[in-house]
Amino acid sequence: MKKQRHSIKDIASALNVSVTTVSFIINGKAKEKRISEKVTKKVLAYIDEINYKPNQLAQSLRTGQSKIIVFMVEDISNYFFARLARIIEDIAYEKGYKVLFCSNDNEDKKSEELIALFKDRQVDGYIIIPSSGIKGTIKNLLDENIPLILFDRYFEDLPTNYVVIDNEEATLNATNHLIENKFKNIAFVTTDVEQTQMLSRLSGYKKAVGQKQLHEIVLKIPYNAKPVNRKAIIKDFIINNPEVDAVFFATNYLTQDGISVIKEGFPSLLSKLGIITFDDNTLYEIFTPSISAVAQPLEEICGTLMSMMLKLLKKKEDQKVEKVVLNAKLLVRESSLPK
Amino acid sequence: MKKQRHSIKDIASALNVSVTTVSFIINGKAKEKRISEKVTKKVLAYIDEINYKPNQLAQSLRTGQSKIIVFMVEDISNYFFARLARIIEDIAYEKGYKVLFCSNDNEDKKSEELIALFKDRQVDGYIIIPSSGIKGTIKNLLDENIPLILFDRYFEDLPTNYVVIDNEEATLNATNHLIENKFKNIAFVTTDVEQTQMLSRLSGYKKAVGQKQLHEIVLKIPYNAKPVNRKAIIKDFIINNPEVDAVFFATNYLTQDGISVIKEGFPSLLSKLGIITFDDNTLYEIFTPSISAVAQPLEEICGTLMSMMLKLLKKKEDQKVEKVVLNAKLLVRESSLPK
DNA sequence: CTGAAAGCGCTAACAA
DNA sequence: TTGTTAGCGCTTTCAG
Repeated sequence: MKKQRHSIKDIASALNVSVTTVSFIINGKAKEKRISEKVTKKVLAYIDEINYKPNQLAQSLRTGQSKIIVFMVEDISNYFFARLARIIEDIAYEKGYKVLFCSNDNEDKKSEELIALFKDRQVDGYIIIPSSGIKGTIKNLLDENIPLILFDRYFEDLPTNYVVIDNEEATLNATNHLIENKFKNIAFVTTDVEQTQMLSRLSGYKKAVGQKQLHEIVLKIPYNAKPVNRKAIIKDFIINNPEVDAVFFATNYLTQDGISVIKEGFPSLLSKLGIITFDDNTLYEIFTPSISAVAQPLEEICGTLMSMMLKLLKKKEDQKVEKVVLNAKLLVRESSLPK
Repeated sequence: MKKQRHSIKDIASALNVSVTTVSFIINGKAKEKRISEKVTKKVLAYIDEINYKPNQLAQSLRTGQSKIIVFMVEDISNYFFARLARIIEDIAYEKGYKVLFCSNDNEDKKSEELIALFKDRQVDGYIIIPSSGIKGTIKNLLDENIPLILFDRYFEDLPTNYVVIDNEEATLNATNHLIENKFKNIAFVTTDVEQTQMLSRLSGYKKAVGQKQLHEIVLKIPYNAKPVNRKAIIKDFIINNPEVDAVFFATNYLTQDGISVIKEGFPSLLSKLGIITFDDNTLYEIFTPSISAVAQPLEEICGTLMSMMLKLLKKKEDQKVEKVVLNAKLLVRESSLPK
């Protein structure tokens, strides 16, 4: 009762036709190659009967197409990336592609190793959140004309396809929202990495407070600091800046650190401070207070990424570079209301 | 400046040796096949020089090994699964395997489609959280002697490798913890699906309350209910069971629904009710109150899964079925302390 | 110790 | 309209 794999040759010999005929029929080229209806039907019926499935591997070897795309993010266990991954997965499978997910931890070395690994595997396309130092590797992919889309951030001076959100606009709006709600001393907690998206977020904040002539109160936390250290830094910051009445966390893990510090060290602040975070999480909705968040349009991002990718996958030539900028949405919850 | 792919043949002809020799050397069989040191070195040096990487696809076609394993969960965007995925990813890549993640939404049809898809791709092994109706499909894989490990849940009467946690023990302990903290009317909110893990959780709860002669107060929510409906059901439940002083949520999305309902409809309850949830989330720690949780040992689960998988991948014959049961850990936080 | 050659399953140019 | 055949790049048996 072992299920045995059938090959195209088996089919051909069983039906007394040639493998070519079978191959054409399987690949839907029956019409084009003008194979008789009768033969086509016979072959199709037989294929169905024995439940034949072409060996993808052989197909890939022959065509050079693996029907696999890579989706590389910082950390797949991070809520934001996991959500994206799920949506990408659904679209890809529907289109006959499989997705290899991987995490680069925002490290150049890891990113490069992973990309090298995938190149040996003839992956068809890459959707990547680049770590900051892999411009060279990305450029190589580009030079080799491999379908590639960056997202979340990109390299200013490299003509790549990318999908990002308007980070500056998003923080500008969110900061203005805080200002409208009468917060006067709004702190902005971010990291010290020079990633385009983080820089834009910072500049949106600066623009907003600048326009209203408020103080800039910025805390840059070293990217490589461990959670404990990050928390210590935030704690000091709170102690040293008692005038702060609202905090804008520029990315989700900083929000976690921040709330944790406040909860442990200054519990009364939790209801007094204005809080906004970048990137939503379903749990923020049921926090006490519920946390206002700048939410990236996940579906839209993934939809755009995949439709661009599929386009790239189709015709390899004369592609124009596409740069897409989407808008984030401010979800106003309790934490940013006037106190 | 195009990077061209080198083949084993190129190497052979460039060095005036045969492809066989090169192949043997590449595969570390130089010694075994007693190829001269000199040739070996020469080949190795050249390979290094041109940065040759074997074509995995061709290798796979020939050997039947794709070096890819499948990791199928309910929903990769779910915190628990995303965390697992990340750990699995790290181990797999280190061992030279790549991981295809996918989500079956706990649907049989989807699971079956996915498995069929992967079989055409000669995936080397499967790590699966099975949806309840795919026993047949799983059995097929088993019959074909394909490396397979189930986890989170399994089929009682199918001799498969699996890794699960002791769900009954975990809820028993956690319920006892509530009882020790003087909660008298502990409700257990679960789903109506007959999955082994959910049933065990329920029975652990029942055992605990039974031993102390407390009332069983169980709410089973239809698995397919939409969030809105789940919330409505929970709301009714709270209204109709005013005596309840503690709630044990059997899985993480129910916790979210539950807290959401409490927050919206009965905010004062949030600090009065004892709460425990199954499956941890980093954010529970910074909730107000922080939420006590039964945490599954993620690292241990993944470590076990992968070491079992690697063992299966190595020697295909005479494998004993391995059943591993690990222990969960109760993380006591504010929500389950005496009120 | 090394090489020739078959063949994994499929596609597609070329023949018939 | 259909068949023959040459590979894709690699592994491995068998023969030197």
